[in-house]
Amino acid sequence: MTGLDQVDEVLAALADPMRRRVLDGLAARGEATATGLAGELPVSRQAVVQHLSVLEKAGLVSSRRSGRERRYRVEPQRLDATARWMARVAATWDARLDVIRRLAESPDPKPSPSTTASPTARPPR
Amino acid sequence: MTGLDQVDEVLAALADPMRRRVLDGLAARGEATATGLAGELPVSRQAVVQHLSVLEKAGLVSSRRSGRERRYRVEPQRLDATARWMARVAATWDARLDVIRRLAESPDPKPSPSTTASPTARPPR
DNA sequence: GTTACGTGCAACCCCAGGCTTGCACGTCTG
DNA sequence: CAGACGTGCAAGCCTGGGGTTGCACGTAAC
Repeated sequence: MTGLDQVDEVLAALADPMRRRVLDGLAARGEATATGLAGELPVSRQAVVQHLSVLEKAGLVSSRRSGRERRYRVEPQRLDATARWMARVAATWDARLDVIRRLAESPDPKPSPSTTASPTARPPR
Repeated sequence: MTGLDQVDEVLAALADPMRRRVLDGLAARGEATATGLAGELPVSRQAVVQHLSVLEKAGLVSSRRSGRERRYRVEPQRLDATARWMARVAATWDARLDVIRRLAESPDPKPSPSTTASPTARPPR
């Protein structure tokens, strides 16, 4: 539902520090070109272009041509969606831990053979 | 404030698909060993161990020895914190876009030389 | 004791991807 | 028109890290 491969792309995109710096610069300027951003980054213009390409495929950035230059700007939706996905997963984990703690504290007569394999609820895809 | 390098580690950890599968398995079982998880994954036990190591350094997973085996379990806090960080950034971007839209619609007498370099508010570190 | 199982360490292979350089094309300015 | 600027490919380099295999040690079961 939450586009699981979208999440994949976003996470992969955000994983790179330089890419986050590009995003920072972009968010600060509001709108900028590759060469402009490269001006205050320790890498070549082409590197920035490639990063922006990845970011755009991930939906974190959009671009449009304006004359002989290409303007980029940040795109919050995907990021927000990913944030919500992440919060949901965290909540699932939390619930899972509660179950474990309850089992541990309960005066359980069955010591359970080996693994704590419990065929209970499975987290959403 | 939100541990910027913690965010870095978490994002880097989550970027790998196999690593997310490990987390999935772990969350499903509630608690598991490396060999146990490797049983239902298409990689070797050692691969799983290395992934778990990364995840633990990122604070997404904790472990304790129990006899001759090491039990892992998911740790929601860091993930939740990262989710909140991400939501905050998304909100910042959103605000930034609002400013741009306002500037674009306003009957601006100044055509602004070249770049849309606006020395306004800077997003939090 | 011996056997079996799970772990931890180390060396190694291999490829994705981050970055560079070089060049050609399109667009604005004089 | 010529020149300057920004972009868009393409090829190439090189390191990081995901994966494997092999082995030695500690712990449990027999």
